[in-house]
Amino acid sequence: MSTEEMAKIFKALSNEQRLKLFKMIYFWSKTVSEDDNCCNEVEKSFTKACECIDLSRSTISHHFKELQNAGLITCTRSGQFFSCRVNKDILDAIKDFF
Amino acid sequence: MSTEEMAKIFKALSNEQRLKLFKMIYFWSKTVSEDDNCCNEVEKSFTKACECIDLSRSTISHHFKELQNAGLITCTRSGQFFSCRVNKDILDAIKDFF
DNA sequence: TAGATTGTTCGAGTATTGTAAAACATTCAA
DNA sequence: TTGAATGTTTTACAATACTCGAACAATCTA
Repeated sequence: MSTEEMAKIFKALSNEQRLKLFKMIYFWSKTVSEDDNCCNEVEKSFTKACECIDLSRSTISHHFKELQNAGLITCTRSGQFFSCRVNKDILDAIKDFF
Repeated sequence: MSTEEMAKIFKALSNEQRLKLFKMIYFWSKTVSEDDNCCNEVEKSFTKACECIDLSRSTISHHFKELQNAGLITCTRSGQFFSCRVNKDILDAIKDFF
């Protein structure tokens, strides 16, 4: 992976709020069957994410797009809601880098 | 490591030029006895780094400080020059995160 | 169908960051 | 000791980034 791409990924994770969102998605995918907490709710609606993170909907939307542009997550809409997945390939690439 | 600290590290690596510097230091420490190239020169003088990276001395100085503040590297001055080391503990912490 | 809810886009304001030049302090070498 | 080279700090400016509110589009439900 080029230095440019790498920097782009780090930039996506450099904002604390955005990193929180990323962690939500990441840990959600590891704890699917747990109680109805923030992490689980994120899959259904990021208005819930707003409640956890205290940012406006438009800002959350923007952060999600940044994470997608960096290739860290992929989101698919289903009706009103949507769901996200962490892109494991990228995580492996980062691990390899370090 | 807290989300805040993590974000700080990613921020330090989010700038392409700074990431290049970091890689110089990182790879330099792995290839000590190679030819007299950019990577090796960095240990001796970051004016050499300027030649490789095409930034002013003051900017390079600033970037080095950012990398230090994030805890990614530690630098020690010896006379006019200085030398840097990558902080392996932090790298391991990042790996653990992913 | 209406109204409520959700995500998106746009515009604007504020804050942060990246960069260089200039002036400076330190160190080395002639 | 003087001059050259190096790294630091300060200042300033341009470019980015973060955030929100408002207006919008799509979807669900009563």
